[in-house]
Formats: sequence, C-alpha cells, structure tokens
Amino acid sequence: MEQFRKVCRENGIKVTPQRLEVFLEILGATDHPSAEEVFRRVRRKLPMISLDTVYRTLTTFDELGLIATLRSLEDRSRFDPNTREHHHVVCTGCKRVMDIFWPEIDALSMPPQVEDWGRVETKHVLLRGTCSTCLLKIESEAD
Amino acid sequence: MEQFRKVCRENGIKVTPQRLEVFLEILGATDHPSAEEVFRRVRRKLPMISLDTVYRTLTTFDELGLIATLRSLEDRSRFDPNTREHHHVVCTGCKRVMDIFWPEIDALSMPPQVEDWGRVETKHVLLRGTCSTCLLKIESEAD
DNA sequence: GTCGTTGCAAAAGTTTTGCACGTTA
DNA sequence: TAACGTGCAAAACTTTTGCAACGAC
Repeated sequence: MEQFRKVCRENGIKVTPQRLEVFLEILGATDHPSAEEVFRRVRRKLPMISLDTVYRTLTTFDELGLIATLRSLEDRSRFDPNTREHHHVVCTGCKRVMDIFWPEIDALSMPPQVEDWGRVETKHVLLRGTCSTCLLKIESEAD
Repeated sequence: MEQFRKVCRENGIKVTPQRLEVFLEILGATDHPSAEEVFRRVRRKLPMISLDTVYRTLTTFDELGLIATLRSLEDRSRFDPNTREHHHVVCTGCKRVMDIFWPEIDALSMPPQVEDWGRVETKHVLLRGTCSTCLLKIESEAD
C-alpha cells in the first residue's frame, strides 16, 4: 500500500480511494476477473464507485505495468482461412497480423500443472511487437 | 468451389450466394480481416448483403472448421495482477482461467520468419481445453 | 412446399467519452 | 488553487437476436 503510493507518486498520478481499492482488490485476485467483476467487488467497500472509473483505473494500471490485460487482438475478432496449427505475431503499431509456423512449439509437451488441470485441445501463441515497417517509421519520426 | 458445395452438403447447410461469396473472400485473404472488413469486401460483389449475415456466416464457417477465429478469452477483457512472464489455460466449459509457468516456452528462440518481421516484445501462450471438473460433469451427463 | 437463411431493425453487451463537480497534491 | 479524477449519462462499437419475407433443395 505504501508501495502503491510510491508508484503513483513516481508516475505523477493521484492516490484516490477508488484507485486504492481497485488496486487492493485486483492484487488479491487469482481468478482473472473482468472489469464488471472488479466493479462488483470494489463496490462492497466503495458503494459509490462507478463502472467507468473501474475501466479508467484498470487502463491506467495496465499502462503503468501494475497489471496485465488479457485480450488477444485489440477489440474485435479476426478471421483466418488457415486452419492448420499455426501462431500469430501482431504489430502494436499498425495492428497487422502475420502467420507463424513454429514446429518447436507445436512439439513441446505440456507442463505438469496442465496435465493435472484437464484436457488441452488447442495451443496458440501470440507474439506482440513492432514490425520493421513501423520501426522505420518510429526512427524517422525521432529525427 | 465444388469443394465448398460438398462441405455444405455434408453438413446439411444450404449453399447461398452470401455464403459462397464470404467463403471465396475469406479464403483468398491473407490479412486476417475483421467481420466488418469481410463485409466491406463481399459487398463489392453482393451489395445487398447485410453485416449480420456476415457474422452468422463466419460463425457457421468457424463451427464447420472452415476458418479459425482469433479472439482470446471469449468476449471481454480480463485482468491479471501477475505481470511476470506467464501463460494461461482457459476452460471452454466454465471459462475459468489458470496461470501457467512454462520455462521451456519462455526460453525458446524465435523462428527465422519472425526475426525478419521486426522486434518482438511479448510472447503469450493460450491453451484451451476442458478442466477436470467440467470433464467429470460431461461424463456424468452422458449416463 | 418446406424449412433453413436473409435483411432489417432493434437489442444486448462491453468499453469509451463529454461535462460539471469534487478531490488531491 | 490548479490540475487531475470521478460520477453520471449518453454514446460508440462490436456482436446477437426476433421476425417476416425469401430462396434453396
């Protein structure tokens, strides 16, 4: 909690009761809650908090690297005619997606914790980064 | 195209101009278009097609295994307090997500096609399957 | 002719935003 | 007190659904 105040100070954002409660709630969560679920839980302590504040707070925390957001390709589904096992790399700049074939990954056996968990049906790797075109663009903008 | 008629016949769905055009368009696509983008392209050939038909058609094709849908965890974002590198397995039954630590994957170097592509910043593996609780439930329902 | 499919419109669900007010630093 | 952050309400956006008309088999 002192840690949290410190992170806020370092990043120039204010410590509000809303941010503090969302922080405490999400840090104790092991079940990957949705924004709606976080809202439900935080409201027990802070009944007047609004859902859009929860969204704004989660976005802020994600930007500060305090939490990770699970979502694959931005906000909408994309469709792929290739149904063979393969993977994807997406550019955070231009949002373009490239197929990857990666036999080493396909061949890997599951870690023990997953064997106990149940039956795995599919495996998909998503890489994020910056494509060479966008890298060039960023370099030329830096002039 | 004859292939497509055959798949439809085998699965008991009708061959409509809409389905045919969506099929032709998506099979030629290498850029992982969104539903909206597929709609835009198909409309060039079939100006009267509606967006909801495109959605329905894409869903149907996905169910038949003709295409793959890229989307991570169902429809909404989920948040994870764990920002160390790790991966996830999600149960298609109960939608619960479990963290996975998988050093073998983390240590793998990128395939050559990715080295050329640009700079990769993050790597995330998503497994889908059925957790043991849901497996038991399915078995008991099968009685 | 039957029944699955489409188009339209409206709804549903998640996430974002404009704005006036309140709170933090 | 000067920004920043919040709550409210409404909007934006993607995706789904009810229904009458239509078209494939």
